[in-house]
Amino acid sequence: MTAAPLGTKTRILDAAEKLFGKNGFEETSLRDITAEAQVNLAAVNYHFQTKESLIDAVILRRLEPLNRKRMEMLDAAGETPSVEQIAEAFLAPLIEVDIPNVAPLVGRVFSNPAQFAVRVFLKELAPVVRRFDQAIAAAVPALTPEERFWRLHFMAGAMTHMLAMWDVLPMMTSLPIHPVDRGAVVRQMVQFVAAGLRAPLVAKPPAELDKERT
Amino acid sequence: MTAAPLGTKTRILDAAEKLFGKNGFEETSLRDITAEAQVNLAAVNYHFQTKESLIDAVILRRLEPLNRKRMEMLDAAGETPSVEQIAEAFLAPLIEVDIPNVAPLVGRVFSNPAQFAVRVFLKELAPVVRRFDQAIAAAVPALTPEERFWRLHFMAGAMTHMLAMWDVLPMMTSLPIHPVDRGAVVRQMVQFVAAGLRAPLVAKPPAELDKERT
DNA sequence: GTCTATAACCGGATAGAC
DNA sequence: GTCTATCCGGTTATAGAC
Repeated sequence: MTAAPLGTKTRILDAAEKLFGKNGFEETSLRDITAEAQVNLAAVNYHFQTKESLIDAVILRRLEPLNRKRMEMLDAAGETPSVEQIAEAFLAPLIEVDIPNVAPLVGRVFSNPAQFAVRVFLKELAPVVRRFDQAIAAAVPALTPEERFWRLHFMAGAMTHMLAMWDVLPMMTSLPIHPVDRGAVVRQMVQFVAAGLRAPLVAKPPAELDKERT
Repeated sequence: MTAAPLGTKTRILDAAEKLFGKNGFEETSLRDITAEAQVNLAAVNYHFQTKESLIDAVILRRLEPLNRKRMEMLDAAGETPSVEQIAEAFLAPLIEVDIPNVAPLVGRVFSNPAQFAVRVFLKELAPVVRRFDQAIAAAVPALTPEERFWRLHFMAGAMTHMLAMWDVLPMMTSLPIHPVDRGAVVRQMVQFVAAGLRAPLVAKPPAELDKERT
């Protein structure tokens, strides 16, 4: 059952990752973490100085390789990837991540406005967004920069919601989706998002179109 | 500037709504709230007993009328609404809500897995979801129940992300979207989501399709 | 209904022995 | 590097005067 004994630092990171994802950053105390990791309370401050820098360490340990994978998948799709390939490169690495506890953690990171959105986004995510934005521009040249901005965030939102709600989704339906097949979700999502990215441009408010019809 | 003097209870609700949306539930203390509301600390416990039941009161005060509006818009779209009408009824009332501070509050509610997702969702949101699911089934009969489930949550995720990220979105782009035109966002979102709802069904994993092409 | 004062507790962080 | 013990500020909640 127990693998090679992990170092204290790694045990803290693993425990924090699990509890942060499950209960949130602010609602998880260092005491919760050290209890879960079975290490001493003071070890956290010795290895990570403050709670905030522990949070950053927990996030960056996972986010960096995941974003690298996204870039690699997009690169592997060639010069002019289809919207399906773009969507899959953006979504699959995060949805299908096979490390336990990571999906809800990343979901929390991406749905917290002030806390990290700025501090993590600008530093770690901006290049990824720029790269995917360029790919979308090439795949759907009719889109204006504003339209690409919105659609890229619609795609990100659909993904974030899945990551964050992963564990509670089965409770929201009577359908037999326990446990969720992540490959199937990616395929559904790629299909949905690709159609959205290719959607005709907005001309008039839909409300006005409805009025004209009557 | 100051309107008719509000009651203590209302001032607490307003202050809590603002701070919960801005900083989160757990990270907002009752002291923060009473300072913002300019009422005494003990007034919170007198009117709401505990912090948790204050949170519920803050949420339900806004969520109930918003969900009623969504239902009314869907009803107003007639017997068999188009996917555009379904999307607009689902999205517009929340995105275009004109009460200050409510958008980020609702965004936080919808992106918190455990905290309320179950306790609020099952009680307050389940009928709404059921109603929209039926409408989607009528508008796109080819979809299986599972596919409707996923696509409905993709739509919800795109919306939630917009609500939660509202105030920080301008920091994530160099485009001139300050302050965000919410009507325009709804139109963009309806277009995106409607295309996603109408997307062709998933047959094979996109990865396999890519392999076949080479 | 509204206030002051305080109880009772929990949080992050650190000092200092080993 | 790891432990125990502790500091200290902030938290919810309540008792009791007005």
